[in-house]
Amino acid sequence: MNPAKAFPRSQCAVANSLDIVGDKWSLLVVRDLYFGKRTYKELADSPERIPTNILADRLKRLEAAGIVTGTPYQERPVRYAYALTPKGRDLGEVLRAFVHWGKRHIPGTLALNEADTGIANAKSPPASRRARAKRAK
Amino acid sequence: MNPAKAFPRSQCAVANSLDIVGDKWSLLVVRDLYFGKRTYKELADSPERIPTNILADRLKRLEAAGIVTGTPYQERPVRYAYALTPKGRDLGEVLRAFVHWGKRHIPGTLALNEADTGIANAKSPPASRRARAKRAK
DNA sequence: CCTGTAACTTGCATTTTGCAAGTGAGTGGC
DNA sequence: GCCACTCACTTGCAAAATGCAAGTTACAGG
Repeated sequence: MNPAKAFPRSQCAVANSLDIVGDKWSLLVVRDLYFGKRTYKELADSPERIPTNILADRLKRLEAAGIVTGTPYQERPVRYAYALTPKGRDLGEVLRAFVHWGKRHIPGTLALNEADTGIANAKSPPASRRARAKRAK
Repeated sequence: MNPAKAFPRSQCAVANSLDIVGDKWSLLVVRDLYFGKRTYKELADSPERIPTNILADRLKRLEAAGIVTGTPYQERPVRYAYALTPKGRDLGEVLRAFVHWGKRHIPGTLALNEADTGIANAKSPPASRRARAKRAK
């Protein structure tokens, strides 16, 4: 498993950061959470169509790295609402740098805001409407 | 080949940026060039010990992406001095964001400066001392 | 009971890494 | 002239990561 490698490649902050989020998907998950998405499905429905096994793996890794937390919003079956930790929210600076660079140098790109990520009307997790009949207990 | 994919994953600037430099090595090459390294050997000698086949591949991709240029500093055999284009230099903002985040959240990391990258005394390419006897012509 | 959804997991083929070794064109030593 | 050595890469191949499809579990609604 990648997280918590035996020893770091170097002391460089860039190299160590890349060992955590240096792949094509991790920062996209962070981006979505940064813009307010919280459930697995919302993350899976992003326009980049991240494969579900990769999404599950990245959530695990990011959680292990202290960037994301998953708190259950219901039991039976357990469902998690994912959110960024302060450490994760600080990646916003990296996100902004990429947006700035991409918009300047890659034609046809734009900053994803709430509208583009399809999160316009996602206010809170489903909460399973009135069904909290608490069958178990 | 990966560069210039058939179609982009999305219009998102972050996603498109990651398709270009979203791996564990590309940004380290950019970092080294940013700090003044220029020959293949100097890049290969960085503390992260990038495999030589990956280095050759990344230089090709970054050049294809307009981030790096290789200009020959000698012929017979042809040797290239690599440097960042303006587009590549603009990635400095991303680099700085990673350094800032890494230093704050990953214990034991620091910003690589000239001293750490082993570039202290690399002023210009070897120039093959006085051997420019120009055997060929 | 039957269909549907959310959140994953599993299998497996393809792709990308990473390590080691090899190559071509020279330079420098004696 | 021959041997050793360096730079800048290539090549081969095993190991790991990725991506796609399909399966699974636990409900909810009709």
